[in-house]
Amino acid sequence: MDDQILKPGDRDYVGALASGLEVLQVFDAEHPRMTLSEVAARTEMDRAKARRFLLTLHALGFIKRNGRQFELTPRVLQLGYAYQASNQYRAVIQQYLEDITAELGESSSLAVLDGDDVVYVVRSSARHRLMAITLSVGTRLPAAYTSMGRVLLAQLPEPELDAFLARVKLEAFTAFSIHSADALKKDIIKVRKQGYSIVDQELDSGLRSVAVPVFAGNGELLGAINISTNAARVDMDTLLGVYLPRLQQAAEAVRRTTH
Amino acid sequence: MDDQILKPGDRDYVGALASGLEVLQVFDAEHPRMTLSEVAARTEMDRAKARRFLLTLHALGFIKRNGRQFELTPRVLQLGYAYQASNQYRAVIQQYLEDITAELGESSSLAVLDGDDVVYVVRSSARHRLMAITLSVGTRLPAAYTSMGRVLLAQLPEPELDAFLARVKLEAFTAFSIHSADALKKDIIKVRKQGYSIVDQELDSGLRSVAVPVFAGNGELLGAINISTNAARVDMDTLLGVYLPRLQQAAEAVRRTTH
DNA sequence: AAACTTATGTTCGCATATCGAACTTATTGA
DNA sequence: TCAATAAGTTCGATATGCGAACATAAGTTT
Repeated sequence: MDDQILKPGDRDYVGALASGLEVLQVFDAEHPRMTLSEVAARTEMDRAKARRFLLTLHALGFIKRNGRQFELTPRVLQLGYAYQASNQYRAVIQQYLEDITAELGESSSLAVLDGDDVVYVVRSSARHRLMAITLSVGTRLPAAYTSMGRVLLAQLPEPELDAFLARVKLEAFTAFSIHSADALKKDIIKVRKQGYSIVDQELDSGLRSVAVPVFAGNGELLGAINISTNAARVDMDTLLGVYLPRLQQAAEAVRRTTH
Repeated sequence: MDDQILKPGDRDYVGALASGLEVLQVFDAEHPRMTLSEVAARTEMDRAKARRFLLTLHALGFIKRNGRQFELTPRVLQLGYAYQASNQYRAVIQQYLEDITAELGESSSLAVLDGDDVVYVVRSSARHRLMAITLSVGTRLPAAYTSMGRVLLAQLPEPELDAFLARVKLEAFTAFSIHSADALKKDIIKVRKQGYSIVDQELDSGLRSVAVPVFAGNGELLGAINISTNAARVDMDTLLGVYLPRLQQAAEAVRRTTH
């Protein structure tokens, strides 16, 4: 039973919890505040049901109400806080990433794999860059199209990588986007060999990034770190000749500092 | 009914959601991973009940399981993400706070009021400082004992401030901790007049900080920003003569940049 | 190896928590 | 003023979730 995952309908599955969390997650950057009817529509719940969850979340302090509009409160940060607090290496890594940003003027991040996405868990944003501003801790991006994603996929045991490749839905974000599981697998094998990944304008026009894995001194994989830049500003020689060594240096510094 | 808050036992209150969120929040820095029995003990739930919530959260991807141990996944960051994403000013403020850290070598933060606490929502940590490392986005501290808290309390309408003073439980964290609601109210009135707050070693030995409110160009209160330092390193003259003007400058820059 | 302790898995009767249809009331816009 | 939209509320029904009790597994001690 250990690896068995509950499904909705299983007697031990708590549907009210699942539905309540769905209500919490319906708020996003495009819908920071909504009426009861909007929440019901977006969650496809009966209005009375959605109302009960909104009022319960309000009672618990996770949602506030302004007239007919509901919105999240900072208390929701509490739900993710323990995840961030559970790894004391985060603060150390933050310092190294900020060094990179200070030195190269580019954004640098740490991400971990979660399902088919990477999740940003540490972020040092370069200033005055539009792309930099829109990414923050908690942001998820498809692993298949990011350099950090490919680095983390490269660390998976073969069966898990194959399972990922079997289920991943590939999408043409740009003309350069990888479009077959075969091609993706070939690239990941290459990443395994060379120890880094470069992804160039596959997710968004102009977005170019390089990533390496980062380990603690005890061998534990902490995630992938990257430097992301704009193709118009940084050519491939600079990415390989300057940015990659700097990133590898930061990964090595993390490894030596942690145990 | 607008301002009426549901209570447990009310027919519209969804107890299973409340309990499920309690399970999620039982994980913290000291208990990043726990067995089923530990979760049941810490939440004071029947073991079978705790088990159903853990397995449901596992099915939803918020918790992972290693043998008998359960721990949070990065997906929990998703729950707080919408809150962070809902205010585009956060990225702008981050830049200004990082300028302060770069220039003064001190940590600087933005916090908002949530219940009787302040919650850190933006953070620029000075490097190699123990205190800096332990505070992060999502951290909550008692509003009464922090400079940002007092600045935010000073912004409350009188009835809300009085309600806060009536219910707040004061605690002697240090010998310098304020210990009466009267003294706290006097200080907050002073903060209203002078437009900033200094709190000196009331929460922790050596911890000294100055805070000011920060508004968007349209008058919306965004929170309070602070600079926190160590009393051994920065005297009161420097705090008032150098740090405060710098903070006010950052608040003014935020006001001019946002609308 | 056996006994004991601790932990977890599972079942299922049952009480009640939650669901949603339907009706009422409030708000908004033309 | 009226129609449309939105929200509040009730309550019968029943599916959900609870927890006691028993079974099984794992770890520790003797």
